[in-house]
Amino acid sequence: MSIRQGFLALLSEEPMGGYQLRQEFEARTGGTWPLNIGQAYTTLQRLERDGLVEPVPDDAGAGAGADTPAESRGERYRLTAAGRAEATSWWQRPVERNAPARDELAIKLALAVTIHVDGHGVDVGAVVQRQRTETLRALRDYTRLKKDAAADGPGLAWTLVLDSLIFAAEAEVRWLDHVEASVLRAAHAHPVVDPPVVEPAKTTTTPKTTKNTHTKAGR
Amino acid sequence: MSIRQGFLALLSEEPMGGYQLRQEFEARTGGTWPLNIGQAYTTLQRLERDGLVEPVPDDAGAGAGADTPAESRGERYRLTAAGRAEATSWWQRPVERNAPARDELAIKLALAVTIHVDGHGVDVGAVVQRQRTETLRALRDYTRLKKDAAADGPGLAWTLVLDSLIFAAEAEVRWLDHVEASVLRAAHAHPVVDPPVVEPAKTTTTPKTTKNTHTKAGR
DNA sequence: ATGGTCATACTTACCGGGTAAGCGTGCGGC
DNA sequence: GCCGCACGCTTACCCGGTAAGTATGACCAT
Repeated sequence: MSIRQGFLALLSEEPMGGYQLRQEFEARTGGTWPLNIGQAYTTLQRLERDGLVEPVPDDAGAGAGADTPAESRGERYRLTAAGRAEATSWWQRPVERNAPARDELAIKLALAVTIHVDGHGVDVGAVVQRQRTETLRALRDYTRLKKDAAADGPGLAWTLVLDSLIFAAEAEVRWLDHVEASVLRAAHAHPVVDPPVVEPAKTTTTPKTTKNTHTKAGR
Repeated sequence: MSIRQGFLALLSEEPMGGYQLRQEFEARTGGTWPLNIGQAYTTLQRLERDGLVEPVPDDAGAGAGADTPAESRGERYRLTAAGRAEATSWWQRPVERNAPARDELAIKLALAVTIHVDGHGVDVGAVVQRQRTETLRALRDYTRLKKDAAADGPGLAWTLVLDSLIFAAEAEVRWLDHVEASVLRAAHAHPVVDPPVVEPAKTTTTPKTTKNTHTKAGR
């Protein structure tokens, strides 16, 4: 849905073809979400099918004034009245949060605290620790990109996108800490002879020993 | 991908049919993400096509012991060796954040700060304000559900899912505040005769006056 | 002048997530 | 006995998204 709305927003500025729309979309979002060219044209075709855009007649290009990009030589599209109305209404209504998108990590942790295989539970602490490592890695990447973006000055838009990713990654780390604390608290409240699955270790290293010690100390 | 992995995780506990998988999935995630029955069966069929699950022979049910749910009367599936390996590896690898999922709100704000229609920019402040209102509303909903969940005690899993939604909503509100501050800062640094689009107001109320005053004060 | 490379422009067949509507059976309650 | 609901499943479709392929034009090196 967001590519579709983004195309309508970009076309409210000026008529464009599929290739240009893809370029503008990626330029203004800092390439965070690469847009496959096949999807750009499919989305454009669906917008045309739904009556939100129409091809610009060829002779209209000549009369459109000097600001028409002359270097664009493919088929160009412009908004219809319905398309313009839809583009305007996008700014005016919030992105709804009634049905949050499925989140693989939330599903994973929700299942991890309930799944038992052969009488053993999943080692939730290990799952949380590995995820925290990955999320902190991503956070460092975003922070570094943010510094580079500020230095290069490619624009406010991309730094805002990076900020969104940073805020989300920080929230995820906090949530993982919270999950870990909640699971420990629940284990204290309901001590069960329920040792975590002994996961097949790649190497017989200290982590395994540490894990066992940690589990015992938690009792 | 997450439904698929979730089914593998559930089947690592015991064989189940499509209807049961759907029920267990929803029960353990608190119904946050309703699972369409058509998707449950399609996902199950794809798992079978990919050799990760196989039907349980009928006679195997009789010999499976007393813990086999006798009340399930449809086709049941169990993990193959490949399926069990895949289920195990899900716990062991983090959910990667290299290619973050497209986020309509981040796209929207990135476009809002760059789009100009007929020489006017988008009223980013208004977009942020409306979105903040919706996100705070969702946050209140999640917080209320959290209180109810704690009272009923349906389980740790659902409270963890609610916590995830709460942490994410709080991060989104902070990001929106940050966007608003960044846009104001940028406007001060590069004052441009670029008034926001006068959006068609539904009512001639104080907000409009406030907005005009605010914009003037910002110059 | 020619050839190679890259940007521009577009198509196509497909995959996976997801849905609504429909159908059949069995069981419990009235 | 009948109705409604739970259980069980199918089907046709929509939408987001992709990789691979094709064609043309411009530019640069030879």
